[in-house]
Amino acid sequence: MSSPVITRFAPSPTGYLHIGGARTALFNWAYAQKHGGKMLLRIEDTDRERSTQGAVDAILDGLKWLGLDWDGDAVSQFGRADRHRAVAQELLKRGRAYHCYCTAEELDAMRAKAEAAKRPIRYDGTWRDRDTSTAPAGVKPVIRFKSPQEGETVVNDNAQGRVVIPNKDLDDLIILRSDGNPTYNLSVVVDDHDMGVTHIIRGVDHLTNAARQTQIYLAMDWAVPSMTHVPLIHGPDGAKLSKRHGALGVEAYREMGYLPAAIRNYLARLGWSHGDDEIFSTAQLVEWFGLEAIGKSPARFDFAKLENLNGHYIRHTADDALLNAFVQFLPHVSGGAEMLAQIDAAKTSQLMRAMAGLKERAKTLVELKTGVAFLFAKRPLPLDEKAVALLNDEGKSALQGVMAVLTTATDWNAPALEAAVKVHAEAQGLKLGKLAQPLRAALTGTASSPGIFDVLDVLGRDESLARIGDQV
RNA sequence: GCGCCCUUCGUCUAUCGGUUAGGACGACAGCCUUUCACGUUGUAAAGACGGGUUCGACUCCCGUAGGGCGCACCA
Repeated sequence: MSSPVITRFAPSPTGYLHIGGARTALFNWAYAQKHGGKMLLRIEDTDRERSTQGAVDAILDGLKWLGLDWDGDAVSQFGRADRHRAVAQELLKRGRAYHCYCTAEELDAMRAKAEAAKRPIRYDGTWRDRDTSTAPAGVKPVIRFKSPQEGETVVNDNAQGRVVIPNKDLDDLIILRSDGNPTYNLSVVVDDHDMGVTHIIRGVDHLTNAARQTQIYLAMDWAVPSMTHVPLIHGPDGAKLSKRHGALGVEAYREMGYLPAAIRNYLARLGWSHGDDEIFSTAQLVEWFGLEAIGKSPARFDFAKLENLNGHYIRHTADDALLNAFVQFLPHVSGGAEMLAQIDAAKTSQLMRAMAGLKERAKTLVELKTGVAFLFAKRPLPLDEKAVALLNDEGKSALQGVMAVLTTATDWNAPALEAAVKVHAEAQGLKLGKLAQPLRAALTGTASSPGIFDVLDVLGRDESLARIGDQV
């Protein structure tokens, strides 16, 4: 047997779990699943200033909602600081690191100077080989990694190919801050090594770090894990994903009424593909997933396509499962709690019967909520007499005819009602369909396109119908 | 500024030297439906540009342009 696959998802808790992070998690998860391995979760919280417990909770919650479960407990990177410090000392002992006494001001000046001279912005190695006995008093030193200055570092990346970075472009990064706390690049290497991570799958924004980290692995004589850097997800305009676009936390997607399965499917197709397959289950994703099929160019986030996929998943979800998802969704949307409070056994029964007709017309759970609203409308609601007066004779006739059907209807089953109305319209020679729009427009003053349910909603404002509604 | 990476329909993508460059979303048009939606049929829509290599390039190489990422005592 080959060695077990261990991947990890390592978000920093400085904000919500954004869509790019969600995809990274999905890929790590899928790869581990496919190989019968494990996906570990590590919270990169070494930046104590910016890390918050709220963000940690949001990330864990988001992953759970997406159905991307991890193995074991989430590891706090900060909690492993002692081990990181020990490795820093080991690097010092090996002559692969050194103390640097430059102050923040000096570094700023160094940077400004380099920028002004249009020279690469890098640490100039002031303390690299300097005798520490000349160290200024009262300055707490940082520990910098002694990066090779000659040659090049090769990152054999599963997605990016063989990436070669000149070592002269890798400056001596700080691995231990002056306050004694480790920095990201050191912590990542130590943790990935200690946790037995075999495959690192993360965003390309870490590609240069991969070169730096490779040098640290080498300095410690540790095996370098398999690396895969996936292209980033951009906003609709091709620019970096920002809050203006879809750089929202996954909870925002939940509030917008998207199904986890749809998001998984959509995200999988961003930067990865399996021939012409567009719609596939998560099981199929796991079966097909491979690092070699990950692309190199960035993808733009397209809400229209996500919505289309979501509509597909809503339509293809069994009524009871969909109703369940809807109920789960309710607490996360405004007005949902009130609706949820009204759902009892009787209402559940109504919802179940309406679900088949409703789900055909909803692309999101938010739209499903709109469609279902007529079942929750308080009755009786007054009919707008003024609006009715605006209807022409044909309109009034149609309204009357439909009312006749509805008042004798014994079932609120949506398709059945629709069929009944059709039968009636046919018998009366009424053009209900053609009238629906002006009917609705006249009654509500809105120009939104009507559906049979919109009409029923409108008609539901009539007292006689309200009585029927109450009996159901 | 320096380094690395990217570039096929509006968008996501297939193609791994030889195809009428395929699919999906979106758009448009038709059909179905006495509304909407679903479904369905069809149409328009792409190899950034310039050089090579080759019998033959979207595909390989070089250059140009455009774009992305990185260059913190952030991760």
